[in-house]
Amino acid sequence: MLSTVTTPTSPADAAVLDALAPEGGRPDGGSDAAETAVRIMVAAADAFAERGFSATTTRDIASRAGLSPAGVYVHFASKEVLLFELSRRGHLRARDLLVAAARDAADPTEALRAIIGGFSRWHAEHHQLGRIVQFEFRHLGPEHQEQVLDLRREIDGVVADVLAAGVASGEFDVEDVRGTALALLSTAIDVARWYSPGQRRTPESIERLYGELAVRLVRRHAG
Amino acid sequence: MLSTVTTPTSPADAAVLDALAPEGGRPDGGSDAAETAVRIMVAAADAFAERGFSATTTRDIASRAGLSPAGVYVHFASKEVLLFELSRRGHLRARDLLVAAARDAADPTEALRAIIGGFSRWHAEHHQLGRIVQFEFRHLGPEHQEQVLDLRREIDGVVADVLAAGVASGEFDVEDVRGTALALLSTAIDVARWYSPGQRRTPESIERLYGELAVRLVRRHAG
DNA sequence: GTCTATAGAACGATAGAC
DNA sequence: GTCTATCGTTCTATAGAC
Repeated sequence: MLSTVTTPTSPADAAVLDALAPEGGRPDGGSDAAETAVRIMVAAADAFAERGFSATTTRDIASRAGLSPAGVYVHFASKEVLLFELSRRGHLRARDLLVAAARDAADPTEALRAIIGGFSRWHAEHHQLGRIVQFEFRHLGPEHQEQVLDLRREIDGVVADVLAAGVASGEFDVEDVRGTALALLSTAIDVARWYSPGQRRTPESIERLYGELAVRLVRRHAG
Repeated sequence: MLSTVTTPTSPADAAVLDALAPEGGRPDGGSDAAETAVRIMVAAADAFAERGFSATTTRDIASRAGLSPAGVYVHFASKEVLLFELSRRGHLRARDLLVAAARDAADPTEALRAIIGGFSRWHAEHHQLGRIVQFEFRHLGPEHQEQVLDLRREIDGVVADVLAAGVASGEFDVEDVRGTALALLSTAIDVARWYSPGQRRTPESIERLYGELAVRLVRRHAG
């Protein structure tokens, strides 16, 4: 059974759902409560991405999820907890994507192309969740910020490791590894800010261009 | 007389004030009303950058400016108008910086280094205003969004023109000029998201690194 | 032009019936 | 687990005295 547990009402919802779901579907078949919790998360992701965390009301989330305002609090203790859950799951999926792409690549050049291209594409396809993950961070409470920061450091580390490997192998010529990693991540992250579907650029063309630019930026020059 | 009209209480306030002031000081000496309006804008920039537009209350802005809640409305019709004024002035200064840097450069290579390095440095030094300009855009009303978009298109055009000039002169080898311009702008804009003062990286080191990376990215390869 | 006071609406979250 | 009803707070913005 590969279908999703809720019925997405838009392609954007499908993308959010895809990024929120545990890997490989739902072995237990999904309880009613879990289904409702996911429906609330999709509704919250819609609203947070559209209006921002502070401008989103719990009433808005509830009505998008087809619930009364009180219905949300059975599944999430507060609006901030809901933001944390979206942020945590989004970071987990993005991290797993990067780790897998780096692991499966034949050499540092292909690894860099895969992770920067893939991360850029992720921020286009999942631009709603990407915006929340990258731009609503400050609205998390202090202890939730810490948990998310740990995941971010993992992500930064994957990029820095690939750069270091390429320098060691002689494929790359990079003076400031951490600074260059930061700049590369910035190009991918900023996609979530400017991308919107139905534009000229597609997630696929963004992946190709940004992966290629990353390789160009660090490749050792002839001569 | 080169001193500012208000007394900045922090280096961050001084940076905001610098970016807000009309060019070259204040010929009229500054009326009391204008001074208060600037003080409100600095207070609002502090608050918007720290908490975001929606999470900022007019009471917070007023108290930071040393006024009662009602005092703000003598100078600005609404919180949204205050955001627009900050956004408009921030975009104007950033645009002027880019236009001047591109004009004064000897060749496209130095022009690109100057505009991307300078734009990156601007987003570090003025990271408060940079955050507002780049990340609070959606909270502007529709007609104010349009006015700001016009300024953004000018900024995008400066970068694309420099890239096109470098391609024409043979200094650059760029397949997708608009896509590359977008990626370069992203690295600079994203500085406003991650930069905070007192870090290892300084605005000057960011300018050097990001200017150099920009040139590396587009330079024609030997062979 | 600044204040005190407050109107009028909306907010996050909870109580208690079913 | 979801509802209706609402508590207690906070918000933007305005009225009117000085």
